[in-house]
Amino acid sequence: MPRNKRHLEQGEKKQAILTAAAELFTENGFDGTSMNAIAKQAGITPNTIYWYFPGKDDVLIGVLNDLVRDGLTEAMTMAGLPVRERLMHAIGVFERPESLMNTVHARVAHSEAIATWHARFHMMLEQILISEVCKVGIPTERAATVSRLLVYVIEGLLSHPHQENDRHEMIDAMLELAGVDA
Amino acid sequence: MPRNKRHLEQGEKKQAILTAAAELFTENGFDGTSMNAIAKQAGITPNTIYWYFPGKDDVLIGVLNDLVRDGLTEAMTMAGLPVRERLMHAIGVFERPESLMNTVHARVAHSEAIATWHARFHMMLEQILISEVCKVGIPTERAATVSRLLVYVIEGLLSHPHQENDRHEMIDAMLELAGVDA
DNA sequence: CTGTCATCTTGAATGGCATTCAAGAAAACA
DNA sequence: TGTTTTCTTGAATGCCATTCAAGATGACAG
Repeated sequence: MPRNKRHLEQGEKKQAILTAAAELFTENGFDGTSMNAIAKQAGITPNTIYWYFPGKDDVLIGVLNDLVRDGLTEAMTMAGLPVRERLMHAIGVFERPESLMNTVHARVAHSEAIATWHARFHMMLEQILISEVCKVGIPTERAATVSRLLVYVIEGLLSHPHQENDRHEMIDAMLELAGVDA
Repeated sequence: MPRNKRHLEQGEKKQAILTAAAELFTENGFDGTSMNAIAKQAGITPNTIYWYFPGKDDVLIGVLNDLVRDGLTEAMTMAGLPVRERLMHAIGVFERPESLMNTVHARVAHSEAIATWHARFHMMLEQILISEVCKVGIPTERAATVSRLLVYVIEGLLSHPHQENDRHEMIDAMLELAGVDA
């Protein structure tokens, strides 16, 4: 017979920690947020976080997965709109005063967990872009290369603070160069 | 009358520290290198570094400036070669198992010094690319945008471990899309 | 109702880190 | 020779992620 748990909230508390972490990461960045700060925000002690997550990197991964989930969900609801608009919106979801993508890239070399998350993320993003890019009239044999270039441009935008019209300009220019029927 | 210094090596010791730091940053990355390790590599104690540099970020800036200097110097000697080759080589200079560009992006938000270095670096790189890109037949009004896209693609390559033929493929694709006469 | 066991939480370490401080050597100068 | 400036260091300080051993708390078995 299965032994028990506490307040019936196994996953809920985990989510509460992630919510607290997401808020602080967004405000102060990953490096600017201590486990102590996350714990305080969640109303617990830092030790408790380690019962739910192996380490700080894994908290980051949890936050990133929530972000991806939200981004994909919202992208679904925008199914009718053109690629350009959906791209613009997705970048908005991941853009923060303190972009977490920079942290991911900086930590890939130090953390196995972050490295595999990053690899998965790239594959997913590239697959999505390839299919989107084909839909707007880019020949199949070019789609993979164009998608990789797009990934880099998107990450470039996420890595650097920019105005919204810069974002439009860069994405439009890239799509135009790639030969998208505007 | 000017008071004195020691072994006539004011700047030389500074350079020795930078050389030690460059070696370790290249091997283990910025975060993976402690001031203690840099000091040991340079044959001094960590405190001494602080007499020559305000902090660890400033050591990083010193290392980066050396890298830029070397890159520009080598680019000069390749003056006859096509843009593509010079670009490829410049990326090679900045590419490391542990790319420092990721560290720069991650630290821009936390360090004033790194932020201004980063801004200057971008301006310089963009200016160079604009002039290069004009030379190979890209209309002036497009040159700025194409250059910014190129910067992002270059940084994307620097941010991600990749094979040399990936690098060729991405840069060639970008130049071709931009309309460079190959 | 009671003792046991898994689940969850914590106070108090541990070890590493960047950085600072006060004091010490060492060369140049008067 | 003694003072001043330049350089170096041993020994802190304080923050950090992470760990450990012990304490609560609830579910279940008898």
